[in-house]
Amino acid sequence: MDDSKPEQVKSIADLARIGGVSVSTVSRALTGKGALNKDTRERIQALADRHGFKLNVAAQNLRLGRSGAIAVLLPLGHERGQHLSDPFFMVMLGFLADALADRGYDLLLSRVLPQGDDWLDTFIRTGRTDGVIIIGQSNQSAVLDRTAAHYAPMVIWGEQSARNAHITVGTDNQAGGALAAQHLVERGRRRLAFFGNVAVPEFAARYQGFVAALPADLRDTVELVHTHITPQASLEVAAAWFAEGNRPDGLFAASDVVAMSLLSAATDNGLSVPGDLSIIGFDDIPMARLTSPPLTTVAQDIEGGARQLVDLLFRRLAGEDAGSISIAPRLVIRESS
Amino acid sequence: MDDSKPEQVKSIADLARIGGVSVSTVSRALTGKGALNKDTRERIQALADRHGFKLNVAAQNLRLGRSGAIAVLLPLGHERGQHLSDPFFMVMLGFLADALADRGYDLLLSRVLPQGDDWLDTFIRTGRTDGVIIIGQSNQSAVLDRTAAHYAPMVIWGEQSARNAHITVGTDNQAGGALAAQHLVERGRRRLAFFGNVAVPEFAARYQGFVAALPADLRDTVELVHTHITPQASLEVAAAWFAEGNRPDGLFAASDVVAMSLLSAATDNGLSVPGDLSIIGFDDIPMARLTSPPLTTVAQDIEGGARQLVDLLFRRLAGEDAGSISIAPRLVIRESS
DNA sequence: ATGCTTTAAGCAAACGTTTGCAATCGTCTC
DNA sequence: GAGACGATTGCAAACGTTTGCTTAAAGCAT
Repeated sequence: MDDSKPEQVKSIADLARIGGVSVSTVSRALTGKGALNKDTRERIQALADRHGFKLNVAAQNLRLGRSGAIAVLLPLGHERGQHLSDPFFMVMLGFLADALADRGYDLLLSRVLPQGDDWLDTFIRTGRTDGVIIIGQSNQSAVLDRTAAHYAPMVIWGEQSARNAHITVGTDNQAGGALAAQHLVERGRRRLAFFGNVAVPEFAARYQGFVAALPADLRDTVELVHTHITPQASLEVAAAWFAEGNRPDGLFAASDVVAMSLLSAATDNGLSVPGDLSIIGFDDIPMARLTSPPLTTVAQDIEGGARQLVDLLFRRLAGEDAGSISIAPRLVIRESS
Repeated sequence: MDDSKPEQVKSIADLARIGGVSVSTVSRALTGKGALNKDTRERIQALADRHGFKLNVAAQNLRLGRSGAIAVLLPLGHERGQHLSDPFFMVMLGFLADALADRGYDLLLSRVLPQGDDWLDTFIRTGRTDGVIIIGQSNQSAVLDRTAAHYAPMVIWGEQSARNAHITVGTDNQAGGALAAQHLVERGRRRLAFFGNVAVPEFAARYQGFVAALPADLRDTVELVHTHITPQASLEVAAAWFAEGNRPDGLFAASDVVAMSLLSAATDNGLSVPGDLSIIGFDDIPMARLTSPPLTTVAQDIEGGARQLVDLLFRRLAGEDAGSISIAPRLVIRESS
């Protein structure tokens, strides 16, 4: 028989010729849309299989006026030049990839170094994607607001604020900060510090929530130590800070990675955790339980967050005017406090 | 004047009409290709700017017979159902994203749960991408080989083997294992174990190189402990293993994350590192210096690897028959050994 | 003026699909 | 046996670009 089919089938037209039908028939057979005789449909499908033919998604999308992809953008406004390795991103990305794949969409990944105030509009106007998910406002809230005004299918993972026009999904960072504060206070800690970069909206909210939840007499004494959240940067900052002779008894870190740096620096300085001081992180990355002692942290529901991001995006894509979503954080007490 | 331009410009044709020229002229003006009068070119470009018009990349790519995207696939053959959070992936992904962006290509991210032996061909045939980068062979070497036979623009990050037909870029894992072995032997360690999943080609090579580089009398005593490389799984395995009473003095982990689990479990069992035992990881993820003690590890040049992957892919895309690349590992001695 | 070259811009086909409408055919009803 | 109807398939335009070819206009030398 002719089970060797040397002929290259590159398009629906080729298949139509071979099958002795029209291109419309092939299209209808392969997409399952439109009315078509069951026999012909099956015959064409079999033929396509035999030739290893798949519809060209690009052409399909062009015709359908969509792109079939959602962009996930990581704006590096702050950590510019730093390579983000934080497991948080990988976990988030993984869940987003799954959620988008479930809906038959591709995930277009892009790290962007924000340039001027036009990068987002420029990106969107190229029509590469049907929607945009942005991980973290970074220092680009103004740009996001401007775009949100005329572009609906965009959702941001980050800090929600009444001042912002853009739609967000994110942990209630203030509440998270408050959880950390309450916990440290319960543990009797009084010489407190926060490590992070408050130019980043999420971290600012964590700090603010932290301070606000402290008893009045502690509120003014809590120290704010500025650091980027990369391992290298935060380790340097922490080491230098301890070297200055600072001897806190309670530290709240903007992220688990920063908390790990603090833990490491504290140990290097002969301090015991949680004996001499408590350390609390934020995120609950999978590795948080691998430190010694395992890290107490404010957990974000990353999986739920990713699902909500995608849900919300598709609802907006469908024309619905769905709004921001806030997710409650949860304190995970391990042994670093 | 008319600096309010309410009219929506959706296509090159709209712009042509407004500018009083033909679509070809607009195309030539905006792409810079073909001969065109300098004045008209600038006039059209200015017009496009004023209307915020960008060429539709999808249509452009369709016409040019390309997709403008490269797929990065993470096959989850082994760690099925586990969520990969390993910083290694994020670092790799970041560098890949940059390298691809530099060449004007989009990065299409996809986690794939390999189904049958057709998932890769099916993916490729949809024409979504111009090339494929695969991170890790997982347990899919056969599938990769089959596809490599007829599809050139595909490169794999992973273990190189004479038995494989597919093109790889990767660390010389055997050499990496040997580095670990030599180091432990130099430290006088003799009760050794390897932690990892040798069904994964990279890890098998690390193990094999490790054993082969040991003195003859140690080669048969080294224990192989099977574990997935997720934080959770490896921590459980390590804890159980120590609980059984095992008291090694030298551990080599398939990855830094596993090494962190070992460190954690050892500490929990009252063992001191490096006093009682040495632990060596693999990867040198940014967090490796955050553990206490900081982790000795076999470093992979992830940035260089990503660059090579992309380089190689584009050379093959250009028709060149470029072959596999092996990258030398480097031992980074910190304080866990 | 004429013809030749050079430069500039337009025409129309093509990339690989989808889909509204029209055409064909067989069947059914009266 | 004719008209009507339903089911099935084909035709051709459209999605937004790029580009080979052609034409128009202008510059130049004779």
